Amino acid sequence: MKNIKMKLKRKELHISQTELAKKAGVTRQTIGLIESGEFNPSLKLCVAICKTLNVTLDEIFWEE
Amino acid sequence: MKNIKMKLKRKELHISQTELAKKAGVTRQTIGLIESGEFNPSLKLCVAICKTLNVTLDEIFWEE
DNA sequence: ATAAAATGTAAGATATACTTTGCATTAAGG
DNA sequence: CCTTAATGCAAAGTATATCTTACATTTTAT
Repeated sequence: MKNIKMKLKRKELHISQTELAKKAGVTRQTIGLIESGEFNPSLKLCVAICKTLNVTLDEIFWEE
Repeated sequence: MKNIKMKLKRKELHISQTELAKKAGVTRQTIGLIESGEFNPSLKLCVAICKTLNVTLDEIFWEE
């Protein structure tokens, strides 16, 4: 399933996939594939993305 | 780094690594290696573990 | 003290996250 | 328009999460 919350949060901060990727230490493709739901990211990467977006895990990666 | 919070929560519920593993759909070894910090689990697995332990991601996988 | 359950650990195999490179398309700004 | 930035997509390679099997050690309960 697509990760809408992550994409929205990124847009909200006006940062590109490329920028987020660089700050999180991965490639642009990886970010794109996570947002489109084709990748099941590792915990470390989730945390790195959260810190870049100033949120916690629950805010963008948790679903009831 | 070891995942103390996850281990504590599991103990608190009195369930074994084997039990948690079965409910989360992985092997006992995988759970052991995550608790000992040798594995960087996938988001899906983190979520499965959380649901089994009745917590959310932030409660056992988030560090400031 | 003894049996059973729980956990640690390890080697080899498999699946898949992630990278690299590259090209095509779309959106945004001059 | 025209250029540039942003995104989508794909193939081949690398790294590593996870499995399987197996044995050793520790913990728990009788």
